[in-house]
Amino acid sequence: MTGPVLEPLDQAIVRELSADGRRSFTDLAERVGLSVSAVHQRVRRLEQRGVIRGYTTRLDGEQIGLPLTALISLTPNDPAAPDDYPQRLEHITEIESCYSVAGDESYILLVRVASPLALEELLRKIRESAKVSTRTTVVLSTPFEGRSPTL
Amino acid sequence: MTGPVLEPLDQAIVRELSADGRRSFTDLAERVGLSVSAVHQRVRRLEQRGVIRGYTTRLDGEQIGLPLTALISLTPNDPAAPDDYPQRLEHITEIESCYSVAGDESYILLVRVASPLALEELLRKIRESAKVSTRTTVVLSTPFEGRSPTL
DNA sequence: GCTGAAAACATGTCTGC
DNA sequence: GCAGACATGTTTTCAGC
Repeated sequence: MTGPVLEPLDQAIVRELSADGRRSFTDLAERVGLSVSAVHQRVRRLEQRGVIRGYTTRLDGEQIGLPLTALISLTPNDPAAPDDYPQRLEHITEIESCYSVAGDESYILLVRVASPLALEELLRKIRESAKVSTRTTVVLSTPFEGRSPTL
Repeated sequence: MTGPVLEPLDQAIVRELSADGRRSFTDLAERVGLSVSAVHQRVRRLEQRGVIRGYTTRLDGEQIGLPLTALISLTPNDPAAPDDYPQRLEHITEIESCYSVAGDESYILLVRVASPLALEELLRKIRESAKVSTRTTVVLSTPFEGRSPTL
């Protein structure tokens, strides 16, 4: 039941790839002290096991035309309704992340939009799609975001 | 003042790299309809301009030994104190993201830890480092996270 | 700012340990 | 599970437009 702890070599590989997702196998091999083919083999296995879920690029929200970030808390309109909110929200691409949480509200969403008007429109879409009421917290600035975990 | 909108070819490149941060220049070139060297040139320029802030790897929190995610809201103990909270929190590596927000609280943090005990310890560290009181919302599950923005 | 070509380098596969 | 070798593919640089 308890997942086995990631072994030290895999941990080192994952740490390096988390810091720079485009690091080459050659580079990784040097850093973790294995041959290139051994690293290759381990990375493929980490991908297959789902430890590595994919690779992505960190972007500047301002510069890509999505300068407005917000956190939106969701409360079901009908508490007796079946809890399929994530499914109902999945198609809304402005929602970057969706967390099911303990507390007064059921879900917290992180969204990125182009403007206050786009946020207003998005909130309407969320309320209609999921039959929820929303509470919105606007992000004023982002001192840091998406830092690598400490393994 | 208004940043120029990302031009269509850069937009396409950024969209592809956001979906898969390890996509090769060869692959990107085919997808956006440019030569490999033109794509290479554009990606380097996007990195230098800070549109692309870096590359990272999406990991499974459970499998890397950080199964517990939480959102922590911060309220200053002394509202008159200088607002250098991000600096005071930066060294705490369990904090993945730090948002300055509009609302009752000043900041919201996203953190990942190994256990409830580690969360308790982390909260103590945050309160001491930043002289704040905290309100913690535990994440029960993550239906989705870190999806690519719609450009 | 683009293309195309060439050299350097990385990846993926396979063999043997 | 790892190392080494080899063929193939990718990155990086450069000349020319």
